[in-house]
Amino acid sequence: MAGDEAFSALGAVGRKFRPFAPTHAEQVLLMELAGRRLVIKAGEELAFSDRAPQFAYVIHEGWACSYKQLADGNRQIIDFRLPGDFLSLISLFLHRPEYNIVTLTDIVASQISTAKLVSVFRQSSLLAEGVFWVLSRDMAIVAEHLVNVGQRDAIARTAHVLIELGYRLHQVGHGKATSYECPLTQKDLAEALGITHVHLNRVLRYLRDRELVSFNGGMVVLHDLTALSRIADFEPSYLSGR
Amino acid sequence: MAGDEAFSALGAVGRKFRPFAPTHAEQVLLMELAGRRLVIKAGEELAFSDRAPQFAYVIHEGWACSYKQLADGNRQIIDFRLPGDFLSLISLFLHRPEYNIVTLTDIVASQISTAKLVSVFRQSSLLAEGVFWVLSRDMAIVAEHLVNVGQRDAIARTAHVLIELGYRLHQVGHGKATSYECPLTQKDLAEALGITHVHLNRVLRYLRDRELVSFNGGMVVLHDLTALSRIADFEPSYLSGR
DNA sequence: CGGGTGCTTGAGCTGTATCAACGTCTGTGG
DNA sequence: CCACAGACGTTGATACAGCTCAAGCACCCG
Repeated sequence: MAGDEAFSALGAVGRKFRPFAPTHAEQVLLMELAGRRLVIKAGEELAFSDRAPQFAYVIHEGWACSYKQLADGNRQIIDFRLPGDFLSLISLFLHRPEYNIVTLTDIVASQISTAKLVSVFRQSSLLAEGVFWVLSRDMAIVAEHLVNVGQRDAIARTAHVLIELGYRLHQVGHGKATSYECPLTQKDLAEALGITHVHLNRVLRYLRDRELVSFNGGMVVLHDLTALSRIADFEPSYLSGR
Repeated sequence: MAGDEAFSALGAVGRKFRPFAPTHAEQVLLMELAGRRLVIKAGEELAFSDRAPQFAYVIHEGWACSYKQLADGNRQIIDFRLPGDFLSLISLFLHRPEYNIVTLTDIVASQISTAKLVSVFRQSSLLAEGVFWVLSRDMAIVAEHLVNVGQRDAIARTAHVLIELGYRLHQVGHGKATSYECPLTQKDLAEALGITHVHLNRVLRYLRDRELVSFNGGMVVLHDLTALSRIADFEPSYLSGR
């Protein structure tokens, strides 16, 4: 039922977990965890602050984001979640919906119950380590976003996330590091960067005028990755695979 | 050797892990993990970007912080690490020193090797869950810092961290939620908030003038927690125990 | 007593926010 | 097929939060 062939059908998830599922047994477990797919429409709230979390998810296709809503109506996007990424993992362990999650496109995902996850842990400490690794990497990403927002100006910040997204997508086999489809609106991106969408618009014009980046019609192109990486002080070690 | 009595000697760590170590067996394991204490002097770098991480630590006494150094000389403090908190956990799983850690005071801590940690996991899935929980909570804290820096102005930001620190210290039995010893310099705090120490100084004066906070001689006093919580839009659910 | 570290304050500048308006595209119903 | 609404992007004018640079102060420790 589930062999190497089926495993490789896991796509982005398989790519991410390969180091933690070297044997057939582990691949079967992983298939059980993430084999069953469902489609979720764009704009769905998968976790919301007042509901206890039942499930985590793994994304096979599409984009989502985690965010926190503030009392004054503003929101901060914590991270964009891409194919291969988990959703809601930490809420599962905290037994509390720590932040909201909304899909940005239609997505294909697998729903993961706590029970199933725990049972997988018991059966394979290697896969448990894999989940630890995923959580740690997500943490490193959020920490880098904090550095970005805390220390860099709007231009560097913008460049940094755009490079990061290309890098991460490329890692899971989507697009090239220097050009990728991107469903984000300027408002979304601004909310991740902690700047207003008006100002982001000017920043994007600046980057476009200097032929560094184009962000247009759902497509991001990084025309000069070297120059951009310098501007953004981008250092990819926090993203590298296990 | 290690019983309830010894367990309760674990102090901050014991308090945090109580839900994950209900039986004698688990308490013994936890003692093995965190029983052996060592003292580390203030200002020591425990993890540095160019060294592979060998150990994680749990703090019994004292403060540390995790931070990232930028090329331009600035640094962003990711989180202050207090008694009961782990250091370097994610670096252990990433097999890479993801960010730097430095002690802010002399600390008492236990060193934890990967091997020991893995062996504990195998012996108690409840304790493994506990470590998952710790990691998730740390993640929630960093995410909240991102929200803080991304969306709130300097005054709200400052109030928010000062409340958070009081809350966290109180949770592990240090000081009261509204007053605690705090070894941070204004520069440290500013680096966590993503503002300059000059500006932080003015913010602190503002808060002092309105008799909301005093930050002085290593002592923080929150004179009006209600007003502060309103200013900071502080909502403690991200810190609540398991 | 001298030098270092941290705190405080002032003056002027700049990056980003705010407010407001207009343009463009897409989908929808008459 | 046109009219319209709504979402998204663009641009300008103005305001202000926070930064930079610079100097002086207070304290502690050797």
